[in-house]
Formats: sequence, structure tokens, C-alpha cells
Amino acid sequence: MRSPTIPRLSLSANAIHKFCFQDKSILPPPTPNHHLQQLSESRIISLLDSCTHLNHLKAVHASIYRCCLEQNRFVLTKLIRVLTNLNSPINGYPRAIFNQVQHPNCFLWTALIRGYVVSRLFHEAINLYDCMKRDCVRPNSFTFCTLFKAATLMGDVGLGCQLHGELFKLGGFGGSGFFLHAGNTLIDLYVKCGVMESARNVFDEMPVRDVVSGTSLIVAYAKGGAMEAAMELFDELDVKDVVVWTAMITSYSQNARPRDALEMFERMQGCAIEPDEFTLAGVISACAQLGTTKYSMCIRDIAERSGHGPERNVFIGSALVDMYSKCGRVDDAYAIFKVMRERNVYSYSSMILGFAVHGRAVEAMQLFCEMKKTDIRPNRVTLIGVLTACSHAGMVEEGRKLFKTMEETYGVTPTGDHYTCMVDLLGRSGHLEEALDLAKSMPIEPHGGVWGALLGACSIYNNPETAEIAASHLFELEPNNIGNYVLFANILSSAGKWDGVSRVRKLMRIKGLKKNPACSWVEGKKGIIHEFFAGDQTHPRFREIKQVLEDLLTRLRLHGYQPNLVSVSYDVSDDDKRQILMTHSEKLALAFELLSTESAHTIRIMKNLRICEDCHIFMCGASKITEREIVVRDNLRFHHFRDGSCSCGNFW
DNA sequence: TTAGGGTTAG
Repeated sequence: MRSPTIPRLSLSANAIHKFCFQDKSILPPPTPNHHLQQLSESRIISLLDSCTHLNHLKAVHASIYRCCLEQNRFVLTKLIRVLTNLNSPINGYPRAIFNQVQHPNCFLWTALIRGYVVSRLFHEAINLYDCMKRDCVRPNSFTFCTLFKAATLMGDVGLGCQLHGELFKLGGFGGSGFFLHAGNTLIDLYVKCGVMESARNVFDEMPVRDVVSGTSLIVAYAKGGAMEAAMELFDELDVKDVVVWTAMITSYSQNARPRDALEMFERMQGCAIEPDEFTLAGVISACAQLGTTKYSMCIRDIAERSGHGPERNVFIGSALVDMYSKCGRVDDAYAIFKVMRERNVYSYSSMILGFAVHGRAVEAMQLFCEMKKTDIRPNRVTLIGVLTACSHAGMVEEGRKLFKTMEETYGVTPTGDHYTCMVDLLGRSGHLEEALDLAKSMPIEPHGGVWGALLGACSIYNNPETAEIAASHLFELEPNNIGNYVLFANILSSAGKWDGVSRVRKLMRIKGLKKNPACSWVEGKKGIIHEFFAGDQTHPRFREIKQVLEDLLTRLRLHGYQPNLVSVSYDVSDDDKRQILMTHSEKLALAFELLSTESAHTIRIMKNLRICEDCHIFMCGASKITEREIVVRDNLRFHHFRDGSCSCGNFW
């Protein structure tokens, strides 16, 4: 029954006074001139609504005193809700108010139960619900909402089922829609407990296919990767508001389907639904994945115009930092970061990682030092960023030190991804043996990323023996990852081990794996994407492209450029190798950009695979003789070619 | 007067 610390009150005015006002720090007794102040009920409710601090209650406490005497359950229910929202200890003032009501109704019970749920005193809340039933007070939709919320917070799906049964006995979700809200909360409970079938059953049982519960289900489907089911449900909803549209957009974005996310965004605008800051954060994230600038600029404009600029909104700001960095504009990303008034671990992590993948390790480390002076704790993603910075700049000692102390200093236990960064750092800097030892001595089973990093390092240092070890693990862990086979075959071919190359190619044939074609793309005027595949001669301007490349080659040769024939992993003649090198996708894209852009324009090329050795040397030379800045994003990082050298310092 | 949607890596 009721808490033993608070006895049932007699209804004398003195007793009410004592229990309502005994704690002077919460609410001092009314002064004589406020005594029994005559405010109307609606005025009291409105004053209660505007309270944002317990002290504000002083303005109405004489009226509250009167409401206690008059047993005004409506005002007292509101008061308990307000006290709960202002974090007043539930067993103190709110409980005292409840206890002096002679016949509490369903609303008053529910307000009290809610207070206990908000205070995370779940068992007391459930006990009160039992008391309420014993007093023959019929629960309503709000009561069930509150109880389902408690079950959700407790993760107690059994309790949820039991309450579901009781609600069903009271008439289910009803034709009147009376229990609609409770149904939504129940669906949310089943969804959060991972019982999708029950959630769907409740949804199908409800008389109205409500957009709120529909959104819960859509998000749950999307989290499980079932985007088709999510889309189907979305199409079935009669009413679609900005929240459910946003849920679809961010779900596509989180499932690495940025084009679908942007398509949904355009559909939403077609339906004249205004995006809010939630929508924009999701759309910006999709733009970041695509790495295309034009669309991203438009979204930034929309954000600024609708008052959700990076200065005001930390979600938008962080998303913009990430987007600019992924579009190859790390300086723009930093400009955004600097104007943000609020920053969180996402903002810092995105910026640190941005500097890291753009080869600006010193700035990444400086920002990390700056972050450590704030109250924001680095998390596992931040540390991946810092280790990546060390890796791309060959800062071996700094990386070793951070990796050794990260658990103790930041409370982050190294995951497989942190080991990947470390193996990458050691491997890239030539410490192949130490990298191998680290992979072998991991306390957790190394995933494909770890062995992949080692294989990458073996490719840089032409070490087919260690590559053999890494590849054998990779072929077991990721039997269908074509990239591993190709990289291993390249390592063997560079070492002239043609027997090994045929062995790997045969393995690929048996498994039916086909090479992922190398592809580079650039963004033309009006955001049009021009794609170039390796060896592809079908572009309408191919003749001109070829001519530009030949001219460039002649000039580069005068500066000492020699084609790097080892970059071709086919057993063909040197002449053929030279031909193949000249049709690598990033070179085609470069020539196209030289043809179609002004001389002051920075050339930005995206590539799906790692840039090859020959193209890297070629781009360095091209940046010098054309006096153009060239930015190439490969599958892992950005290369900024300027005046004959690259920001990666040849560590990639 | 209760309920559904947001940013970093992989």
C-alpha cells in the first residue's frame, strides 16, 4: 500500500498545511496577504504550466492550499505532474498532496504512478497500480501509457504482456480510439524489447494505422536492415508527417543507401512537408556518404535559411563538419567547426577524423589536445580518429603510447577496429613483424580488418611471405571479399611469383568472384556526375581526353617521370603495361577535369579503390606542371596533390 | 496532455 513514511492524513486544515508546506525549501507557507488567494481554476492551471523552477510555485501556493481544502483533483493532478517534471522528490511533496485527497480518481493515480516511473522507482509504481485496482479505480489510456513506459525502461517484456492482457480485457484498443495512445506505447515497448512480431500484431489490431506507432515499427525494421518492409509500411500509412518522413530518410542513410535517402527527401518536399532540424541532419549525413558538393551546398542553404545553422544546432553542425570533410573540403569543415557554439563528442570526432583522412595529422593531434581540456570525453570513435591520424602521418611512437594507455586514461577498451588502426600504423611504417605479432597476440579474435591492414602493408613493402599469412586468414574470414584476392595477387605479381598469381586467380574463378571494376568520378556543372571506368574508351570526349593525357605524359617525361610498370598485375609486355596505366580511371577523370574546368578550379576526383603507385606519382607531377590543386579521394582517405607533392607524405 | 524521427567508425 502507501509508503510507510507518509501516514494517511486527516483532513484538518492544519494537517494539510503541515504536509504541504512543512519543507520550507520547497514551498514556504503562504503569507497572510496571500491567504486563500482567489484565483480561478484556469488561471492556476496556466500558472502551473508556466513553472520552470520549484520557486515559481510560490506565486500559486496560496491557491494550491485552497485547492487542497476543496479537494480539487484536477488542479492537484496538474500539480503532481509539474512537481514530477521539476524533479521534486516523489516521496515528499507530490506524495503528500496525493495522500490528502479523499477519493483519488484515475488521473490523480496516474500522475502519481508516472512520478514514480520518472524517478525510476518501478516497483513502487507497479504497487501503486495494484492499489488503484484494489480501490476499484478503472485505469485509462494514460495509465497504460505510463505502465508500458515503465516496462520499456525496465526491459520487462513479461510485464508488458501481462498489462497487454489486462488492457485487452478492458476492451482492447477500442473503436473509439480511447486506447490508441496506449497502443502506441505498447508497440514501442515490444519494438524496444525486440519482439517485432508482437509489435506488428498490435499495430494490425489497432483500429487506426497511426503514424506514431507506424514510425516506431519503421525504425525497428530499418535497424534490422529490413528497408523493404519499412518502405512497404511507410507506403501504407494514410497520414505522413515530418517525423515519419525523417525516419525513412535517416533509415536509408544509416543503411548506407544515401541515394534513396535523398530521393525520399525530394519526395517529401514534393508533398510540401517542411523539413525540420532532424530531417536536415539525416539528409546532410546522406550527402556526406555521397561526397558530392553541389547537393550538399543546397542542403546547407536550407539549414541556414530555416534557422538551423551550425552555430545553433550541434547535430547539424557535426553533420556538416563530416559532410565537408567527406566532400574533400577539410578547410570548410574546420570553418564550420569553429563557428559552432556547442560541440560534442561527435563534432570533435568528425573533425579529428577529417584532419586525419586528409593527412593533416598535426592539426588532428592539436584538436585532440584541445578536446582533452573540455568536459567532453573521447570515445572509441574519437580514438580511432587519433590513431588514424598517427597512421597516415607515420607517427609510430605517439600511436604506440596512445594505444597502450587508452583503456587506463579514457576507459575505452581497444576493439578490433583499434587493433586495425594499430596494425595499419605499424605496417605502413615498415614494422611488419611487430604488426604481425600484435595481430597474433590480440585478446579478441582478429576480424578481417586487422588482417586486411596487414595485407595492405605487405603490398607497400613487397613482402609476399607475411602477405601469405594475412591472406590465409582473410580467405577464411571473408571468403567472398574480392579485394583481398586482388591485393594478394598484386603482391605476388610484384614479386614475380606468377605461379602464386595463377593459384589465386583460379581460386577466384572457382568461387565465381569477379573483379570490382575500378571507377573514378567527378562532379560537373549542376552537380552532374561523370564516371570513368578503367580502360573505358566510350566517353563522348574520349579522343580529347586521350590527347590531354598524351600531352601531359610528354611533359611529365621531361621532368623525369617513368611509368611504374609494377602497378600492373598482369603478365603482359611492358608496352601493354604502359597502355593499361594510361587508361586508369583516375587519369581519365583528371584529363576530363583539365579539359572542362577553369585553371583556378581545384580538381576533385573520387575513386572506389585504392589509388595505385603509378597514378600517385603521375598526380604529383601533374599538380606541378599544370599548377592545379588535385584532390583524390580513394576508398580510405584523401590525397591533396599540390606543387609536385602529396599531403599523405607517401604513406597510404 | 500521454507517444514516433537527428550527427562520428565499421
